[in-house]
Amino acid sequence: MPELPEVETIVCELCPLTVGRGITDIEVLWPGSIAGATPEEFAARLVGRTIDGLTRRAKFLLFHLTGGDVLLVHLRMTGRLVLRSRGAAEERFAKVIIGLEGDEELRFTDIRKFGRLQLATAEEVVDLLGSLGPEPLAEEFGVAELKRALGKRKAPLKSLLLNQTLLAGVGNIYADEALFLAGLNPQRRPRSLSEVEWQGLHAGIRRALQAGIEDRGTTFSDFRDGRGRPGNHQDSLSVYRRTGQACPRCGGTIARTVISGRGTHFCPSCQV
DNA sequence: TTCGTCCTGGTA
DNA sequence: TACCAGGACGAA
Repeated sequence: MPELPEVETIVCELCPLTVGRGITDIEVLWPGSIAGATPEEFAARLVGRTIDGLTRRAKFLLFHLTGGDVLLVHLRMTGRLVLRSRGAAEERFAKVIIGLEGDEELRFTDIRKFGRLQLATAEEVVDLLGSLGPEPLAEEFGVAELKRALGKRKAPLKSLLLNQTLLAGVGNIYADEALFLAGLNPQRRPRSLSEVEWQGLHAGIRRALQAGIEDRGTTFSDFRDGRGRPGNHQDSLSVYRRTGQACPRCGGTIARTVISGRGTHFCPSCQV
């Protein structure tokens, strides 16, 4: 499932490959993947535009187009955005094909059909992304900003880390890994944290995300980068999907529970 | 704040 | 053959 590190990996990969190129044609194979417009409107507004820039906000990819419009892409669970040459064998589960100048195309594929593409004006983007919390890897995101985001909430830390309106980009994998690095039990509540624990949580979130980016993302089955390659971080995870295995820090046994309906992995011995 | 919903391939 | 995985959103 693409979270901040996976989306960042795709953006870094696709940026030099797509920026400056014009969109020549659009093929919508599954209209449900397009939000806020019919496939015809979507295609009509995109064809002829040039990609001026590609950035990330939370788990969104933002293709900035000539004229100011933005193509927002959210991969949700199983979405992929891969650059292929036009002649390459067609992907199974392809939903939208964005043809580019120069005999290549961006293929959006999505097994579970949760992912969405949406074309928005600059004003609409502000509205669509306005409720997102701060970027945890931003330079200005310090311990004080983390406390401001989560401090007054009463829910378990695990639930809060997944809430995109509080903190942008963390999903189930990196929430579990961040709490492990911080040595905090996922059920802990913000008001119980000491100053040292806040610092540990801040560092844990950033280290977990940074490690994921350095390994070009986590692939269990679905994630692929902008060229269709899997990531490497699944081999370096400490707790996520390691139920029953030994804790890399204390040797205890990794446990699994459910918090807010999400599988949650942690070491009961050293995450207190 | 929690839960159901959307989805379907993979697994028990 | 039934169930599980979970990001985000709307409803309760």
